[in-house]
Amino acid sequence: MTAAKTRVSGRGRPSKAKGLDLKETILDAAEGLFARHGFHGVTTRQVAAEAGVDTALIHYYFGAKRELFDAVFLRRAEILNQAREASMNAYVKAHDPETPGAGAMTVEGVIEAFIAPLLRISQDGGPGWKSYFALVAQVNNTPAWGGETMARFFDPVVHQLVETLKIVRPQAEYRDLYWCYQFLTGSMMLSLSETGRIDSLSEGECHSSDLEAVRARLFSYCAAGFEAVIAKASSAA
Amino acid sequence: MTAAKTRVSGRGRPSKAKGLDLKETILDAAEGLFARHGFHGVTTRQVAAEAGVDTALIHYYFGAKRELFDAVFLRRAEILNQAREASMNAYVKAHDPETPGAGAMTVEGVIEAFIAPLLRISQDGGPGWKSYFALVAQVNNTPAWGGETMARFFDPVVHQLVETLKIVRPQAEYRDLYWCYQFLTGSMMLSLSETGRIDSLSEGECHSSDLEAVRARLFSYCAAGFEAVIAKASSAA
DNA sequence: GTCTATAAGATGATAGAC
DNA sequence: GTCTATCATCTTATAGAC
Repeated sequence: MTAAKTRVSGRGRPSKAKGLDLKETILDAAEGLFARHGFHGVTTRQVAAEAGVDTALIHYYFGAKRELFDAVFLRRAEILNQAREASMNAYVKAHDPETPGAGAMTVEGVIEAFIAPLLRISQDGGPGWKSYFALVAQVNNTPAWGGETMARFFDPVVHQLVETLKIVRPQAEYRDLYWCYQFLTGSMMLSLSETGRIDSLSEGECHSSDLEAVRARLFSYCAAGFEAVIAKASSAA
Repeated sequence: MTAAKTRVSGRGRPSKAKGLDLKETILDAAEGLFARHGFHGVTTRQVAAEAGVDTALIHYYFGAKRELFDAVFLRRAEILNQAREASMNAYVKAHDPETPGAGAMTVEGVIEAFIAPLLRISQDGGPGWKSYFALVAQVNNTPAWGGETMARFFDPVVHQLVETLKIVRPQAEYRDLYWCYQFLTGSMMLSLSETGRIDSLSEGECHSSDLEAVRARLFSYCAAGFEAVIAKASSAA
C-alpha cells in the first residue's frame, strides 16, 4: 500500500548516493511485513513493492531472504540491549550501598529497570519500533528457530537481570528466578506486541496501544509474582 | 520424517473404510508442522508427506490449505473450552457460600481452576496436545489474523474467568482484571508452548518440558500479581 | 546503483483414471 | 477413496544491460 518515500517511479537517474537511504527503506518495509505476517508469510516481491524498489535490489543489498530477515532483527537488537544494560547499571549504581543516603534495591525496582526502557522506546520510537517488538514477540513464540535466535541476541541482558535479582534476594533459588523470568517475558512481549486482542476482549475498556496502562501495572504485577514464588520456595525448604 | 502409520506405500487396495482414520492422520501431521513452522511455513506437500498420504487427499478432505488449518485449530478448541468451563464451574460450586463448611473462593483458586486443566491436558494428552498448545501460542502472537482467531475460539471462557474474579474481588476494576489477564495469558502460553529457551538460558537448571515446575509456580505468581494490581488501584482511588 | 529479463524450481489446487 | 498427472501461478535468486 505505502509507496516509496520520494520517487514515484524508478525512472531516470537515481537521485544520487541514495544507497544508504534505500537500504533503510527496504529494512523498514521488511520489518513491517515480517512483523505482521512472519518470515514465511512475506515474499521478497512484497517487500520490494512496499519499499518502492525493485526486487533485485533487495538481493543486491542483503543477499538471500533469510539474510534480510537477520538484518532486520539485528538492526534494533543492539540499541535495545544497550538501553537495557544502561538502565540496569544506572539502577544498581543509584542504589550502591557505599553511596550515603542511597536506598536499597528492590525487586520491583530491578524489574522496572529491565522493562521500562522497552516501553519508553516503543512509546517514543515511532512505528518502526512498534513493528520490531511485534516481530520479536513472534520470534519468541516460534519453536523452530525462535529460541535459538532469541538466545543469540538477548541472553546476556537476561542473565544480568537474574544476577541482579539474586543480589536483591540472595536466598532465592536460580531456578525460581528463571521460571519467573519466563513468566515475565511472556507478559512483557505480549504487551509490547499490541495485538489488539485486549481491545475486543474488554469491549473497549482497554486498548493494547495504551502502554501507559501497562507501565502502571506490569512492574508491580511481576514484582509481586517474583516475591510470591521466592517466598513459597523458602517456606517449603 | 515420520512415515504413515500402517501402510508403507500407497499401493494396492486401501485397507477399507480408512477414511476417518486418514482424516485424523492428516490433522495430526498438519498440527505438528503448523505448530513448528506456522501457517505459511508449511506446504500441503509437506503435510501429505508427513501423513504418508497423497497431496490430493488433503484437498479432497479439507479443501483449501486455510480450511485445513482451521480444522486443526477447531479440533481441540472445543475440548479445551469444555474442560476449562467445567473446571471453573466446579471450583465455584465447591465454594458456594450456601454450602455449609465450604471455604471462600480465592484469587489463586480461580486462577488455578482456569489454568490447571491446560497443564493437565498437556501432561497427559500426548504429543498432539503439545503441538496444539505451541500452535495456539503462535497464533496468539500473530497480529494479522491471530487476534481474531483467538477471540473467536476463546473469548467466552476468558469472560467467565474475569466475572468469577470480579465476584471474589468486587472492588476490582474491570480494566485491571483485563490487563492482568493479558499478563497471565502471556506467561501461560509461553510456558505451554515449551520453546526450550529456558533450558539454554538457565544452562540446564530448568526445562521447558517440566510442567510440574510451572504448576508449582505459575498459580501463585499470577495470583500475587493480580492482588498487587488490584490493591494498588484501590489505594490510588 | 538500478533496472529488465529470465532461469529454475516450488506451490496450491484440480481433473480424471482406477 | 485413493492415486497419477498436470496446470497455472508464484517463488527466490541471478545475469547482464544501462
